[in-house]
Amino acid sequence: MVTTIKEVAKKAGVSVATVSRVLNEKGYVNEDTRKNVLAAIEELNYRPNNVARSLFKKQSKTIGLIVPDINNPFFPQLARAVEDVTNEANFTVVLCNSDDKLEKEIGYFEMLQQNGADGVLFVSNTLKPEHINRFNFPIVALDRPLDSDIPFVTANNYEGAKLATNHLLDCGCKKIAHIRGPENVLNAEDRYRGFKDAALCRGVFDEELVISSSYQLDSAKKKAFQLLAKHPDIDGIFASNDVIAIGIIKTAEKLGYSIPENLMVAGFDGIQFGEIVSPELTTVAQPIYEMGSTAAEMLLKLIDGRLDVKKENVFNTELIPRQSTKL
Amino acid sequence: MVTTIKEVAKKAGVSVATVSRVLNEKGYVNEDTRKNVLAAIEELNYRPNNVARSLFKKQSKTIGLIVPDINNPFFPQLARAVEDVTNEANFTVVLCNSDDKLEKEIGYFEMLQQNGADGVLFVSNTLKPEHINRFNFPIVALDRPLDSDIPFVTANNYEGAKLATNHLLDCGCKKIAHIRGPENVLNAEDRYRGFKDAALCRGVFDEELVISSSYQLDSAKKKAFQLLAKHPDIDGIFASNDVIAIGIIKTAEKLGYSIPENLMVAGFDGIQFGEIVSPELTTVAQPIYEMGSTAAEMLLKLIDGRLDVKKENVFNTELIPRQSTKL
DNA sequence: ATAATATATGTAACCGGTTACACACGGTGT
DNA sequence: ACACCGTGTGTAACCGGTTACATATATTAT
Repeated sequence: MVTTIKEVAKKAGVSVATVSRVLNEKGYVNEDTRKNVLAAIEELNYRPNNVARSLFKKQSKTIGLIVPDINNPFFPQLARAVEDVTNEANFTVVLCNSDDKLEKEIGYFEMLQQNGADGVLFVSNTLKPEHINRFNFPIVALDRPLDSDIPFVTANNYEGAKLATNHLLDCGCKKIAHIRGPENVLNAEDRYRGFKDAALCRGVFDEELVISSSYQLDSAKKKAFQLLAKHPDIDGIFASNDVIAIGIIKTAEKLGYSIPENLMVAGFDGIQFGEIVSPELTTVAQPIYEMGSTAAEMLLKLIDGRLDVKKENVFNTELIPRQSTKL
Repeated sequence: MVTTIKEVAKKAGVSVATVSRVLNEKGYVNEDTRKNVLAAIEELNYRPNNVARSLFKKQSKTIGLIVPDINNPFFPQLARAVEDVTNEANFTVVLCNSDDKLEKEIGYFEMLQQNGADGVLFVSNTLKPEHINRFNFPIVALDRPLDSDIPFVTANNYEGAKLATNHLLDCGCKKIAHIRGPENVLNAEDRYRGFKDAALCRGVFDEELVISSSYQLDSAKKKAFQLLAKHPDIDGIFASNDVIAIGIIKTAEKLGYSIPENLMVAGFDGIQFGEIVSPELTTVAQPIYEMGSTAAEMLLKLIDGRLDVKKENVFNTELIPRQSTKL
């Protein structure tokens, strides 16, 4: 059996209320009594039961983190940031993989509510405000803002995409293509818009050279193959994320291109693995850890009832030129 | 306010006990009453409070997953497997990053106990039986077995290392080296033993050519540089894991080696990213997802009080020859 | 000297469920 | 007719904490 507050009270010769006061350092407790209680706690190796606490306080010190798939290398970094920040405040993180499926996401929200979670951090394209406005805990959207008044943290995808596109053009690319992310994903849309505007501005936009792919390696390889087979003279590709960019590099290599000599590639995200492909990937980096920690801090503030949180946090991106492009 | 069982009872004109019986499909309930209660639940959109449930039942349907660092690409796959399996059984996973620090690990164990976790799955080198035998929930060790009677799931590291070493030798390597993992990590030790025995057996073991590195990219690059600077005529390296192997490839490339022509490299783990380096990494793959799901299933069984679990689960590894070695 | 206040502690209600137990009713066996 | 059992439902204790409130004493202010 685990020791309970009653046993501690008995051992210390006081009531449970006094033990509770000592535990929470709340209310008046005589110094001697306090020491007795502390001694009893020590001796019995007592640890308060958080479930009981949560029930009364309606505060579980738990938050949910819903991501599409922790295997996608973007998310572990985010998860790590979230865990670091929330742990510091003695919160616990429940990890949920939604596979970007609406039912799973809603299921997780319900589960989290039932488990008394104090708040939820999520990355989703499918969730709409009406799905979550019935939940009475704070919510912060990460990476992909909702079209509502739900606070969010994201990167400036539009500007980042322009950065990458202009970089490719500055490097001398004449015929540039874009493999964009899924149609229903907002950041893919924003990056596409950035690409389009930058290309238009330099007079080289060609809708024919834009195709879409999921944010997965396999899909990216397939799409890259299609694109290059149809337009072998493409000399620059902006990929909507690093995974797609890596897929392009692997495929182009197989097709006999040499990068960056006759094909340049730029990605988006700044995941660690961009550095391990050969050639190393030029990319537009998001401050992933910082975004995660900011979102976590926002959520903690909201849980704390503070309303002084900035609802919209858009982080700047940074171009990191590496070997897959060359001036 | 969230609706409680009392409000449902009131609306349905019955007692809370009856509502509870309907919820749990336990005990006698008249069919008409049941329908009324269900209607009330539906109408009020009632969801039982799991915190209250947990308090009474002393069963929270939560497990902890403690890993060194979710950023290490080995662990997301494991985490995913664990989440998939436990979710199926309506369990929730609390993610904990220990950075392989004993205090953090113990801290997490205590936290999990306080939060009423039903069991813990962990990956650790530092934890000793005496640290965890005071916890009264089932525990399963993953990847790195403890020297005790705690059930575990791991890969056959020794045999896998032999596989890799023999493969390098079969490919014609004459002077093979090993960059092993950290001294205190059991799997690093086993893989080293496998390397040593295989090399000895073929008469090419040279202790000079074994150095150790942490399982991180930066460290691996540094160690690879040292090793190759000192022994430039090494023609084969077995790395204790894929991350180290990738570090070796990147460094060797920079030093002007061409792989696999004058240096071959083999890794261990079979992480996804082995396929994206150039040349693609020859590796000894562990069935990561299967190991994670097996461990999760074991834990669920133990939580369920079943004693028919196999305490020791050693998975076979498989050599996956790719471009970084060549016959 | 007396009221007001600070200190110290215990009792019991409460959080939202679950379930042991009591009780009532109808059918069956003898 | 009576015992017994299956069915159906409610009352209240319980899980392990927190805290409002009551009570008592010591200290300070007026």
